[in-house]
Amino acid sequence: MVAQPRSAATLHDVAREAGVSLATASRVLNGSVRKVAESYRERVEEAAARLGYTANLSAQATARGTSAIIALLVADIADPYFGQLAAGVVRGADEAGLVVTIAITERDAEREARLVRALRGQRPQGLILAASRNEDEDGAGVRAELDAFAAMGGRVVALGPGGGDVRAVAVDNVGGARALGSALTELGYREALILGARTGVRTSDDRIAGFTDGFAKGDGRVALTLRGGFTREAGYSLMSEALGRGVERGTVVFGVSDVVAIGALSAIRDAGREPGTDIAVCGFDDIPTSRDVRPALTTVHVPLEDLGYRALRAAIDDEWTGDAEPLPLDVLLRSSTPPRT
Amino acid sequence: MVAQPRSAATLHDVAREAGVSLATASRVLNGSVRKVAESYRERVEEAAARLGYTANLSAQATARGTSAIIALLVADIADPYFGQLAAGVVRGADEAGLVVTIAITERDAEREARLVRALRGQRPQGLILAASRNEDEDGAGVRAELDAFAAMGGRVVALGPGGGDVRAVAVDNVGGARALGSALTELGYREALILGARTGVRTSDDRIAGFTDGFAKGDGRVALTLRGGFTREAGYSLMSEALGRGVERGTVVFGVSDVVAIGALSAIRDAGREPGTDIAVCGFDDIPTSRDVRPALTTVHVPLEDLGYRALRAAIDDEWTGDAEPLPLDVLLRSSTPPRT
DNA sequence: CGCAGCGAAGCAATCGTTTTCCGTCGTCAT
DNA sequence: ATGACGACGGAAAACGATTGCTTCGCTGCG
Repeated sequence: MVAQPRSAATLHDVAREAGVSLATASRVLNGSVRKVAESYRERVEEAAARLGYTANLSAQATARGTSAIIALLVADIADPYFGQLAAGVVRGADEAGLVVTIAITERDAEREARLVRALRGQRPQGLILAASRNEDEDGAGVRAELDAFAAMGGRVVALGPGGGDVRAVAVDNVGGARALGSALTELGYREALILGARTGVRTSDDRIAGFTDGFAKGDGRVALTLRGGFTREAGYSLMSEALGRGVERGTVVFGVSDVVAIGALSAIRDAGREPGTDIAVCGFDDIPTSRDVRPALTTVHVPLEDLGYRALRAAIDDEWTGDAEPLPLDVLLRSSTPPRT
Repeated sequence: MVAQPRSAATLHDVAREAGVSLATASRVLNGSVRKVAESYRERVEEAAARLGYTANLSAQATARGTSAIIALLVADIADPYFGQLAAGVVRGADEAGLVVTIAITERDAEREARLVRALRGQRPQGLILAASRNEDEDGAGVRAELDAFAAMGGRVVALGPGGGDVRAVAVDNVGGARALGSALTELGYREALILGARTGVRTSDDRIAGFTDGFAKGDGRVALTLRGGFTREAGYSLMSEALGRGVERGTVVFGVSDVVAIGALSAIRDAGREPGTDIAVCGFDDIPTSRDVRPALTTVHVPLEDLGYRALRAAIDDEWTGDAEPLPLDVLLRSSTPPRT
């Protein structure tokens, strides 16, 4: 238990201490099919324990030519959406004996490309992209890096649309939003205001399209669609802008994510209006906070933790037969959209 | 740009392609003090670009004997407290060109010890412990692993009390809670109920002690202290239990974290009582949600992102002269604790 | 008693980089 | 013309592991 300063015990040390060869020590300590005699095994294990040996993962990775790493790319880890997702990924990785490294894109495509490239250096087994990507051309750099990654033998999993070498784990944003839209017309709403992210952000576009469709089917009318981002601040300022232009009593505001909707809620209150009865609000994702705000937020439940877990499985399972259909989503009606009589 | 299947370009490939030696290629591509002639440098860089070369970080790590990794240990990444903290850590790591690997302890000491050991295999430059540790003996396993880690030359940073080889980044939980307690007595509260985590969890103990002290100084009385955990569920069930036993109108409930307080808020409402005017509630941390619940939660602001950033700096700065004093904290009075007249 | 057969230990090559050391070459002062 | 010296390219030895192949010792059969 004497700690030699400045450096860890190596396999070599263990082998010497146990009086066996490097090869034998390796086979005992780090999984191998080959059997080694019980007496040797014991000696090696004791030596390892005595020296506090832990295999050097980097060295293992170079020797084996493959690492035990999964890389996760999210837009912002402080956002509860990504937090829950990450929790699922980490849980799965843990089960599989893998380690997760995390990087944040700050929703910047160029930065994302840089990060993918840097992450590539780790030669991870898989790369999970949770940062909502754009469809337009500024995603080209990312696409190229992704291809390079896949060509190297890495697995790429995207939340949302896949394509090419990319495995996709998708949720039915369109369907969920459509169901939400039509549920609202059933509650009596006829006038809607949508707070979305920039055009080209797939998740946002899908939710907007679905909502618009479902709402129109029930004779509702989307009066206005404002574009900002996925943050609380965007929700707040977009809503303030709308309020400035005038928002009729009885309108329902659809925030493209709960975080956005909560920003809107706050703006409505700050403008002296009443969220719920006066101006209704609904979101998407069902983050924990959505239950706790008042009025409680009507939203569409997305099983984020589970989604993260699936993404991880998609990244490591050899035979993976994607989910045929995107995961269906359930509408949760709460008091932020009271029935309109 | 032809992608050789199944394997990435190595430095060797680049060197051959450029017609120079391995050594030269290495010097050009991966930081080195030694100069190489401009003509060579260009050839190598072109070759690298053509082959899409990215250094193999594992191999670099074995060769250099040091990795570019920071390991982060949190209790639960889906918890906004840890999410914000992680954001700060990742931001700092990014600035320093490091990669963050994350592991979650699920608040289980044995698991934590196992994780530290596993993380040790990565030979990270630093290990940041954000999972609130216990003081009692079940932390012994962790302590031993930590020592082994430090003996290896790794930097260990703990949020909260340090000790030994462990660098500490501390916030003034006691002072903040004391200020909160006394602010509440100034608002007219005289009767308090505390919802804490298990005894031995330092953060919780400190906050409870501080609050009790501050509240008592203003002639307040802590009627009851209940122990559970740091989760919303714990807050909810503890509060329900208290309500079952009877809670006087005008009592203030102190949840040892915002998440706990929000659980309590919910329990109060579900029991048909009115949070705020009837039973006041306050928390600690100032997570974003605390602004958005109604009534808005009185709390103590903890600069979590900043704290994560500091922890990272502590992990990588060579000369680090700890903060002499724990970071002072500010009380935020909001409507969940209206003045009592 | 000899030898085939087999199970297991160990030698040595290998993984992709870094880094030390050596040797060459050009420059400049004498 | 010569020699000292500074730059800089390249060969080769690490780094800490894994793994294919050789070797060795033993058992059992003829």
